[in-house]
Amino acid sequence: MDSSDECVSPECGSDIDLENEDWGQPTSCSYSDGQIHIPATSSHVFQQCNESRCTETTSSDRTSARLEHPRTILHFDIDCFYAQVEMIRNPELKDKPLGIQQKYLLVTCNYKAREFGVNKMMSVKDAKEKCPNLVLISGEDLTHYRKMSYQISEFLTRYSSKVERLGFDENIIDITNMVQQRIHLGNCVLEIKGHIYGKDGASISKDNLSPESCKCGCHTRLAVGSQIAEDIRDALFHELGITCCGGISYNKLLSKLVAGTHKPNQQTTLFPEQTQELLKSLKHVRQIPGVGWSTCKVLEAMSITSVREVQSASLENLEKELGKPLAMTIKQLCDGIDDTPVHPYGLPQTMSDEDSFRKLASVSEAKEKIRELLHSLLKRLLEDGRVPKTFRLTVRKFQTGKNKYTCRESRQCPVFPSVFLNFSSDTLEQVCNQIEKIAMNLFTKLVDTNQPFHLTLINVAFAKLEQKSKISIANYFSPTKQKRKEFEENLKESNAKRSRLETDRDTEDNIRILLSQEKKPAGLLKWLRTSFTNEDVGNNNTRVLDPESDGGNIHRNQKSESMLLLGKVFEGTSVQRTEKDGMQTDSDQRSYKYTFRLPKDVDQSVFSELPASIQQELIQSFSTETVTGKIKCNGKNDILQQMSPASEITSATKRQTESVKSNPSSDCRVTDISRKLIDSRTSMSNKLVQSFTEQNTLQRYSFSNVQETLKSKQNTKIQSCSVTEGVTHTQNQSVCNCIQGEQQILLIDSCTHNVRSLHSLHSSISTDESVQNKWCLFCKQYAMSKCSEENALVGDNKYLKQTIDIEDDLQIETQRPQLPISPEKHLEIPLDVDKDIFLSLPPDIQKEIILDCQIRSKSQAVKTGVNANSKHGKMSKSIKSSKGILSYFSKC
DNA sequence: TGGGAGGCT
DNA sequence: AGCCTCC
Repeated sequence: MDSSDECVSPECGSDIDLENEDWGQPTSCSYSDGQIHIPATSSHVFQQCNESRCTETTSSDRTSARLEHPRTILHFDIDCFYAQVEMIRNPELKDKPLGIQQKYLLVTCNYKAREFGVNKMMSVKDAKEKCPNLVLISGEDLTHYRKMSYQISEFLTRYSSKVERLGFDENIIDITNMVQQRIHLGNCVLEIKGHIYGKDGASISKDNLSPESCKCGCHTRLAVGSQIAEDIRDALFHELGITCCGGISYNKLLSKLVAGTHKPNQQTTLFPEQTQELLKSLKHVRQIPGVGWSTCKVLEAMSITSVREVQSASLENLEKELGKPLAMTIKQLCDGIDDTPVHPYGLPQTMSDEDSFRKLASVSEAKEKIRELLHSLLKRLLEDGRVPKTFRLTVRKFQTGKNKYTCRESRQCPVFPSVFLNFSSDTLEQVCNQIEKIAMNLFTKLVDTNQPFHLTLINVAFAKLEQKSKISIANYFSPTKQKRKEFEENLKESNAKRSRLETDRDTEDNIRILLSQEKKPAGLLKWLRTSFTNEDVGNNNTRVLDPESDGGNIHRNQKSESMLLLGKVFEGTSVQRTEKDGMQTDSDQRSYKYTFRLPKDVDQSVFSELPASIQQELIQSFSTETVTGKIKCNGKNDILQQMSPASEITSATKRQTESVKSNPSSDCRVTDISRKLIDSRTSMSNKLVQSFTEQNTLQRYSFSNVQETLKSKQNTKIQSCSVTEGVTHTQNQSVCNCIQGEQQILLIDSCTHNVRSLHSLHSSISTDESVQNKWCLFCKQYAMSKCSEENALVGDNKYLKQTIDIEDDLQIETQRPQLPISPEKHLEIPLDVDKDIFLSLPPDIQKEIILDCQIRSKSQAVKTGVNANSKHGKMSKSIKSSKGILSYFSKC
């Protein structure tokens, strides 16, 4: 739709390596007035620079050999943003003085109001005094502003992929590529659109360039930049009805500074020759973005207030007071140097909602307020489509002394993924209830509720927002048949998409291209979502579970292939790029640090393609099987990382890798490394085991179970073990890493995992709290039943087994592979298990339970003494042989 | 003086 | 978790 679209293409501007540019300080030179007309010569000027730059690696005459100002950066500042949005929503307000109010503060106002002397950040009282007819609109709800803000940013991405947001009303865009292409095409009329800083009303001409003028070609580029800026502002107004100010220069700092020199709805170009003039025109250092309140105070103490004073101050002195990094950046900024790239914006990383008030002094008030905030935040979250991994509560306590800055305190905690399973507008209330409990928990950590308190602000926030993995194992466990079907389809789809994206060198640009091809994207957020979650795969032939026929499709490039095939060397990084696409947000640090052997019937290539979270869940379900293979390492919360000090496991793995390389069929030998691991971890494990509390009985069982399992194996000796606690006792994961002979075995107990998977179902089973509670209890018992037999003790509760009849109609009617069990009528399940709940379970779950019970009753109970730390005398082992979901990843 | 958001430590 | 910064 726009001729500029072509500039988004990757080839555009590929011959300039901007990242490696050495940005020199602008030379001070004068500028001559005159007319500009450079169509024929412009490319000459440009190419001259380009050639010299390419051919000379090191030159003594750097100023002429290098592109000093290679970039063209635009800064757009929306005029009185909130007011504009309100005037668009209600055009009647257009010719009235309008103010946007947040509490008793006027955060912004339209230009009509400014005629009366009303201004931003003025108290409502003062504003009303200056303009009694001022129309006030509450701007506390940012929904509309946020929406428009993203529409604007998204609009700008048509011109370049490099769009950075600075708050709701400012955007920086790097149009270097587009400028370069226009110059290459040579068909541009070179004139400056809008103002020229310091040379207003004048025009430029190449012929008039004084000898001191910058010769890097930036004049041409900035001239083209000004035209593009004008085009953009024009289009922005016609499409969205938004007016803004534009700044055109060669770095972010300068573009921003110059954008504000002509307001409103105007644009200004800054050439390097005028940079110093602009800098010196600033009254205060504070006007340099990056110099905030506190650095300003420090500078004031050094009796530095102006930009000029920073310029003449010695770097040494600044470093003494500000520290080296800050001093350097401040110094550079004050010299007009800013080499920071334009950071393309993405989906918001956090989502928060807050409210301030004069006084909040009771728990009930707080609860009510938190609930209110939560409710609106959850609505936003629902729209966003992602799911948070952490929740944060922030409060501002009343400060007796007139404390200038807002003294906030916050507490945060992880959020159970199950909370957001089946999160929809229908379940919003339930989710709200759950988060509210978490919030109140945090609240008591922040505020001593036994003492009188006085809060002036509450903020609720979700962070670590991650894409809902549609191939989450949780969906597999979903009670509805449809959901399970979706699970399979999404898995297939995900793999198909991945294989397609793998071929794209620059996924990000690819996204932008797709975006620019969209007719009129309703919203970037929406677009990103729909394009990656609902996009029609349109290829029914893709058989992701059949590597024989489709392996080539999945792994297009060699490097990737070598990563994925069993027995080859695991280099560890090639999959990174393919996961940048946003589907894979649950793996932040992707590298393959650990090796395992997967069960023989599991296809490594399919396994490798799974998201880290799924891999982890699967690894857990492999249970007692010895596995080698690759698991995505997810950072702190990674199960494997919890196992042992990272450095050691990494070095161990490296050695193993070598071993695998030289002899792919051999087992990993870790003789010498074993020692290290043992030494470093025995003491820790003892401590951890001892630290088990009554609450963690469940984990004790599971831990013991692992031990039992191992002990039952010949020549097995448990050398070390570590257990890591999660937030709640159901979230704990026990990991046991032990040495058997010379082979390293990884055992991850599956009991707690079972609790988790099942537990996450509770909200989908019933909204009735009592049923949910029953369910939770059942989950625990189920887990129990997995690790012990006979009369199990959990805390003070004694669990017995019970026999029930299984109805015929519970037999699974599904086309998916059947679990290897023979139907039996009589099964043992824990006595207290509610039969109704059992019957309400999805068939798959039931089957697993049935299977488990069968195995248990068939297996010989091996009674042994348990861990000395356990006060429960009798334990027996139960080997989990059910693979459940595993069977879907089977080769055969 | 608001209601966000992000980065660094 | 706090601090600083930006709007």
